[in-house]
Amino acid sequence: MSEGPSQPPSRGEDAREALLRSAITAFGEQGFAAASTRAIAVAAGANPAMISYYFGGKQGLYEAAVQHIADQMGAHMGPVAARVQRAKSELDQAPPADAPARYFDLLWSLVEALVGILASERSAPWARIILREQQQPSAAFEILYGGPMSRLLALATELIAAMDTGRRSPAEHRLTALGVLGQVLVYRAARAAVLRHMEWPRLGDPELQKIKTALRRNLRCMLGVDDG
Amino acid sequence: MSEGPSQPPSRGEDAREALLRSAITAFGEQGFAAASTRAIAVAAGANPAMISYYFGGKQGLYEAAVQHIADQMGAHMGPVAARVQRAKSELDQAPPADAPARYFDLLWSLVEALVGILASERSAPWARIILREQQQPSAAFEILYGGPMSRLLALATELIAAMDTGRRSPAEHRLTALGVLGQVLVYRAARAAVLRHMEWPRLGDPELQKIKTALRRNLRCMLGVDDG
DNA sequence: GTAGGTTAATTAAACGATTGATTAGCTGAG
DNA sequence: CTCAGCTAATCAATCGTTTAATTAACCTAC
Repeated sequence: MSEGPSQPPSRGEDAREALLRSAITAFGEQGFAAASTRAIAVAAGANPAMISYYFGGKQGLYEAAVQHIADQMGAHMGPVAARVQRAKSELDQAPPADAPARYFDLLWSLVEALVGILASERSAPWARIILREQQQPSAAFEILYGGPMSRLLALATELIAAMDTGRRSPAEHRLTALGVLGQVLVYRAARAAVLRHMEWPRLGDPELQKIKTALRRNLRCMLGVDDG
Repeated sequence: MSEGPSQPPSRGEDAREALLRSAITAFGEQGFAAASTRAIAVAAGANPAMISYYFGGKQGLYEAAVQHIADQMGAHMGPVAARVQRAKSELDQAPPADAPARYFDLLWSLVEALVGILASERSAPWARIILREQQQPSAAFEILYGGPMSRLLALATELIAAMDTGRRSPAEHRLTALGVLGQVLVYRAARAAVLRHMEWPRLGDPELQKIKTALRRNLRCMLGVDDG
């Protein structure tokens, strides 16, 4: 992907990471075009030429930043997804009487983790890059979608299908999963309108709790699970 | 707002509008920084100097474009919102037995209009600008939110409150409205992921119908309205 | 152990291209 | 003639990138 040295002998690794970090911030805050390589290099305490040296240019730096985001997203959601996946397999093999409610709890674990990430201000730079890629996918979009994103959507869809009583089609299950995603995504994609409409100064912990409560209630009846 | 002539005597009005139109496209596709004034002028068949002449510069052109979007959005949603508002007032004064279902139908009119706009490719340039403003609000955000956006959210919240049986708080009603918005917004904000996950080549009319069906079902149980 | 050489890491300086904006001058209708 | 509408040319600034030169680390030879 990047044209830099394949295995840097740990010498310039810190400079590389510093560039990557300030690149994510800059690209997230200002977008690809508006972010200047000079400003990124200065923020990283490096020389502008290091960008070409390590990443082969601005484009390479951007793709490396997207890859880094995908990795971090996988690191955050991976353990939760793996645990849910495992629990679902067990439920599939020996479904208890309250199977739908159990499936719902698993889905809720996923949603809770996701909304926690999306609501936190720490994920703002990621989220902006991801949303921008959604609207005009570049070559970097495959890095994002092919990674944890498609896995998450697929897992949520499977859970929704599992707790369905069997009347709805697979396409409807996928649409339901997108509806769930939308209710989570709105708190990042339309954050400014959310804060204004709720008359919240910011989106902190108490606000997140209220969001989670409302979200869980919405999902429960959307999925036809009477009791959680 | 813009520094141009306040009342152009209808002579250069067509050039002004051509600039505005290509500006919306360019800003939507590439963002504020990436869109070049030269490219916008060329696309409009005008001279780059006309941007400073009419709008006082790139910033002024952008704000004028946002204002234009807010106006168009108001023109599209305004009639529907007004009709819903009127019907709601009548329901408020003499609530029939099936009042909740009637309120729901009104909310559905709003949602259906909104998803129709957001899904259509014609609204893509608007939507990108709006979403960008949501994530990093500039001075232009007030133009957008102060316009039809806040009115739409407020109206939806009132409808949700009206069809609620009375147990939930106003804050919960607002959160529910945001949940509804999220389920609509996802088809624009995460369009690339939507297409991939649904395995749709594009988002046309048949796809929109399926979305509406699923959406209406989700809303109905979210709002506790058994029958539509 | 240390001198010398090899190579990766980093720097300063400059490149051409493009940016937003400004200028002065031209056009044509009233 | 007058003046708003419009054009061509040019401005300084900044962009991403490249170049050549310098520094720092490591490895080998003695």
